[in-house]
Parts: sequence; C-alpha cells; structure tokens
Amino acid sequence: MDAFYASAEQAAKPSLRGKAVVVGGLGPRGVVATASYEARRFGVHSAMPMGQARRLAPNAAYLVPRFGLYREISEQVMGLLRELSPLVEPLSLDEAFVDLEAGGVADDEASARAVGERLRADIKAVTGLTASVGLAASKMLAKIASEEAKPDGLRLIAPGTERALLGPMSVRTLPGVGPATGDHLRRAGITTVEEIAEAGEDELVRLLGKAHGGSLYAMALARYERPVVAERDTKSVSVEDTYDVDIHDRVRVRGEVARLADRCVQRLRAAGHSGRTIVLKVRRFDFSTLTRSETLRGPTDDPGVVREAAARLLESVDTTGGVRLLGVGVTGLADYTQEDLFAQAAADAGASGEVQAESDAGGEAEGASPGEPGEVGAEESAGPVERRWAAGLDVRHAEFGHGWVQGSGLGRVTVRFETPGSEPGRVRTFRTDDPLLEPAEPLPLVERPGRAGELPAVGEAPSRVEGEEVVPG
DNA sequence: TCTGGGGTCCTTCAACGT
DNA sequence: TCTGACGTTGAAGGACCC
Repeated sequence: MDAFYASAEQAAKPSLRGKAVVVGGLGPRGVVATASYEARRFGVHSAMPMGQARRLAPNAAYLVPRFGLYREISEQVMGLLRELSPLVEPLSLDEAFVDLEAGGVADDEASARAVGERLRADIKAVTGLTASVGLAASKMLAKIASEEAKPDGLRLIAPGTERALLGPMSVRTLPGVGPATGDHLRRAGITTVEEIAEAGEDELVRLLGKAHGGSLYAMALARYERPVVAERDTKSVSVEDTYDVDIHDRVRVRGEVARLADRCVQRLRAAGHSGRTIVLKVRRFDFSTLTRSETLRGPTDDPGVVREAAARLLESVDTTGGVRLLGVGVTGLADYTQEDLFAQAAADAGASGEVQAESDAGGEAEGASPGEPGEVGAEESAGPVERRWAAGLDVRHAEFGHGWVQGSGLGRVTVRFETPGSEPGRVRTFRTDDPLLEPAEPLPLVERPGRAGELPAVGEAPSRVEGEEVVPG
C-alpha cells in the first residue's frame, strides 16, 4: 500500500486530501511512522524525529496512528490476496508476498500483469486506497519491483533482465542492506549491486559474515530465491515504552517494569502462547541500550512469574542517570505452560483470581482497546479523570455527529465534522469535558456494498501484491 | 526538540556435555 | 587423567524491516 497510514487518514478525512499528512507519535520523543507524498515533498520521511518533521513541514496535519482502522483495511486487502493464491506471506499490515504460481496463474507476462492490474483495481474498490504491485520471479525482486512501482503503479521485472536492471543500483536497494552494511561495503569500495557481484562470494562472506554475505551475493546475481511462506510462527512477544521524560526514580522504574510485564503477558495470552525466556530491555539517558534475559525451567504465562523475573533482571542494571525506555519481552514461545503440566487443580482455586486482579488495576474496561497509542483516556494517575483528545482520533458529538480531533489544549478540543463520504467539514471547538462529546469508532472508508454483486468487479479475482513471486518451475 | 514500537535474524562469546 | 574437538544452549548485542 502507498504511504499506508497517511493514505488511510486522508481517505477518512476529506479535508486532508491533497494535503501534507504526517502520522506518528506526537509526544516530545515521537517519530514519523508514515508521511503522505505531499509531506514527503518537504523532506519528511519515516523514522524521522517528529520535531524535525514539524520544522520541515509546519503546516502539515500531525495525527496519531489508528491501528485498529489500519488492521481492518489490512484484513480486507489480505482477503483479496488469498483469493488469488493460497500462498500469501504478510510482511506487515501493508505488505505481502503472493505466490501466483501456487494460485494457478499462468506463467506468462501478460497473465501476471492482468492479475496485478485487476488486483489494484479491486483494492481501490474495496478500500478506497491505492496499492502498488511488483511482479517478478523471486520475493526479493518482487519487492524491489514494488518499490519502483510506487505510488499507484505496477512494475514487472521480466525474467532474464534482472541483472542488467540491478547492476547499476545502489547496494542500499537490496533488502537487508541498511546504513551499517551500506557503510561497511562502501569502505570496501562497493557501492553498486554489480560491484557486489564482481567482488565474489568469498569476499562478501569475509566482509559481512557467512549468512549475510552469502545472501547478498546471491541477491546481486538475482539468484536469491526463498519460498513464500503462508504461516509464520510468532517467535517473541514484547512491549516497550519510551517516556517523555527520563525516569530517575528507581521505585518508579520498578513499577513501570511490573506494568510492562503485565501488558506483555496480556498480549502473550491473547495470542495463546506462553514463553520460557524473559527479556528486560533498558535504554538509558544516553541512548545506550542493554538487554538482560533469564530462561525459566519451563514456559509460563503467569503474570506474577514474568513480573518477578523482570524485577530480578532489573536488579542487575544500573539506572542512575535515568532511563528513557523500558521494555519486557518473552521468547522461547510454546502453546502450553509449565503450570499446565501439574497443579491445574490448585490453579483453579487460586491463580485465576490472581490473573484477574493484576492485569488491570484500573478495571476491566481496557479489554476493548488496550493500550492503543494515543487513545482517549485517563492517565494512570489518581484523581479525577481528565480526558485527553489526541489529534486524529474519531469522536461523536450528540448534536453535530461524527468528526475527528484536529487539536486540543488549554481545556479546549477542536473537532472537524466530516466523514469519509462527506465534503470537507466545518470545525468547532468545545471544552475538553463537554459531556456531548465522546470517543467514537472509525467509519469504513468505502460505503459497504451491502448487497454483494452490486459492484461488478469486486470479488472477481482480487488480490494485491506488494511483492509477489512466481517461482520458476 | 534528535532518535517509536514490534518484530526477525545473525554473530559472538561463554559454559557445558560428550 | 588430561586435552582437544565439537555441538548445543543461553546471553548479549547489533542490524534491519515496516
């Protein structure tokens, strides 16, 4: 999908169409998740500190991400892909590989193009958003093709033309070559893909190690082929928080670690997993990051056990000077727990109460949208609940209807009243505690057809390929 | 007002068992 | 009994991706 989060926001908010939109963390330490193409013209790009983005594009709309909405759109798109082939490998919410051959698509250029174009049309019809398709003989090439196709295009790399195409490209084009590897290669005098091929496998392995060097060499020769894997097992679950201000108070650090452990276990359980290795992550005031881990005798999904392990690990970490980030993770996942194996009876009596009591001290209401970043809600502090309205979130006003938060502060919240299907709407300002104003769910970007078949093309042979692969037989 | 969050994979080193 | 080779595991860190 093209500039996925930003495009979704533009589709949801008519007044933002054609405007610079930046989605990401809005706090003092936020970074850009996605910038619309209009914002990119100002030099704003993913992973850029939000402060820098605001300096470059002061008039852009800055919005908090709404993962619930993106997930829904993603599922629609993945559904279209699965109609194309049983072999669909999602890479993220907005990207996936599809093995067209496994879907019975004829192995010729015209057929592939036809499928790709129909897919793009179907995605547009179902989600209202544009997608780009890369077609090639391997995942790596399909990915490069899709990058070249953006925005809103299709690119096919014909068999036999791969090396000529890749040769002059920067090594950074290859997936897996980031800033560090790029630098490493540059110091060795290698800046293009062709130069990787010329250097030879031994030299690449010497420079980058067996795995990385070997795969990069294969990529440069366009010989890097890995199958599309539909079902990937999750290997770890983790949660982490960056704090607006460094935490110095050791007691507070302990408290945060306990909270993170609980949140991690919630996620672990929701995924139906347990895990054996507990990992604590600490990023200190100077951005140095360290991890400490401990492997238990057996897998657990007990919040108390994870919390205690995380607390033990914290004892070996010096936090004087302050910490900016804390995280707790679990790896070595299993789908049973040590506790399952015995003491089930005892657990029924005691442990179930424990589980309830601890995960949400603030009550059970969190279940619906736990910890969604930027959600409207109370800080976990004592005292009266002050509602915070994050920019971009949906709201409903009893009198004016559906809208979204344009901004808030000084006890006021500004709302623009519009919906995906409406004209750009009017803006009104309310007190943050206005009883007529409440958080709302996102509206669908496209009017649901309701009666299937009314829209002719949809469902014909939809799918979407951000990368796809046709493994040569 | 530099640098998020949630992942994956790889490398290195140490400890341990055979 | 000592030593070395080798495989496996665990711990820690780094690079990369979206």
